[in-house]
Amino acid sequence: MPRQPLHDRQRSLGRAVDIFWAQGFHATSLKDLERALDMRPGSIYAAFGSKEGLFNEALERYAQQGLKELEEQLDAYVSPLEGLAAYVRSLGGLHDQAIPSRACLLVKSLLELGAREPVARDRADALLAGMEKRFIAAFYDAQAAGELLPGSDPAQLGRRLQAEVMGLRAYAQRAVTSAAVRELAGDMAASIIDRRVHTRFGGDLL
Amino acid sequence: MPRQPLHDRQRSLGRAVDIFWAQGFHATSLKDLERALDMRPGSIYAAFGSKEGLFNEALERYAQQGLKELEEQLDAYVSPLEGLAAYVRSLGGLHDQAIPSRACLLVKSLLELGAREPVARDRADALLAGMEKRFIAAFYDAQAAGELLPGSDPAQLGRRLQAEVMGLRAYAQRAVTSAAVRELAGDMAASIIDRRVHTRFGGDLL
DNA sequence: CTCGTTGTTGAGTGATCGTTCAAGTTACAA
DNA sequence: TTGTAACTTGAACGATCACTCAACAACGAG
Repeated sequence: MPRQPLHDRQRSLGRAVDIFWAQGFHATSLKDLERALDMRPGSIYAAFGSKEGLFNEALERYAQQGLKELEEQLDAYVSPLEGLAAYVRSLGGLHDQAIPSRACLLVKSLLELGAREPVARDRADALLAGMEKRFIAAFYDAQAAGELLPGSDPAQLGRRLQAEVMGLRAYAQRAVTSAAVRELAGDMAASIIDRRVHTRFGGDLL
Repeated sequence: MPRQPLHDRQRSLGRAVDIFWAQGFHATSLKDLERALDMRPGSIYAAFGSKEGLFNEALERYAQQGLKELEEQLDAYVSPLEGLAAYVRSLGGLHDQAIPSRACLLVKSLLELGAREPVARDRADALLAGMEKRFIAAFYDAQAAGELLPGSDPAQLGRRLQAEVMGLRAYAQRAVTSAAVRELAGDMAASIIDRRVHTRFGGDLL
């Protein structure tokens, strides 16, 4: 091993996520990336192959973190429905958070990329599918725990939830008040809780 | 008047909408536009000022048509809630329609554009606000007609509906089956009807 | 130390970007 | 017929695009 890289790969990827998330794929130039990663073009290409290669890895990292946040919310509640509702409510604070963009990078990419970047586009699609799958699994968990209203279809609910989250985060990108976003998230969270059976013991136990 | 333009402005704008809608602002080059509009650069700049100027007018035209489609659905029903539900259901057919993109151009633009194109970005935002306003007005109409459940807030419902439509159309951009999109739209439409009071006369009268 | 491997550099590549403009064309007014 | 205003043309502009590569630097092995 003759030499170690000066730049930490994960650190670079984190910065790449930030700038791609803020500006999108096409509006982010290699000069932007050189600045953000503090790397010269040769190093970037040696490390990631191409702009799209770097973007692909950034997408992956972003999705992994997003899934982790969902998992943490679900872990904080015994009730899957409560966990999902808490996750949606946490998105209501998007407007106040200091993040590159309030919209989801996966959705931004899904809408921005086309036939010229098929790999990244398909990957964004697949990562969104992974999110939906996790939503559906949580609804199945709720069903198994007997807290889901009879006649509810976990796949249907998961799909709906993903569409709502996509909509919520796109809405949060608008020039609206943070209160509006918080209330919207609250509405969506309430819809999840509405799918809950009314037991005589309540059910909000932790 | 010494000469009339060879190209019809509305026809050109329609083609501009199609290509911007399909590819987004940044991924659409002036060469693409020259081809799509069958115009040389000089003519495009004489007619629209700049690429962004053309995009702004295309946005305007797109939003006007979108509002018209909503208006037509609302006009087709005496019940505003039925009209809104029919509009959402009609979006369920997005996946099968031959359109440049299943996602809304306004949302695509809202997510893609940044500080470098403030005019177009703000305009997309304002046009989305106009859509939300129309949703809210329809819910107020429903309330005035006495068909809205007591305790319902038209502004809240309109905001939620806009977020759901944004989400539905973004979801439709994914590589999912047309049946999934149709069912999702059906779910959302059903949620609107769920806000309806249960009168002893039904209420689906036309 | 020397050697070999790997990471870094930054000037430079051709291509394409949005845009301009002088010249040419067209159609109506006088 | 002539004049003129409106419209079109397409070559060319400087800027920027993603990307390359020969030269160099830094480290560990022998």
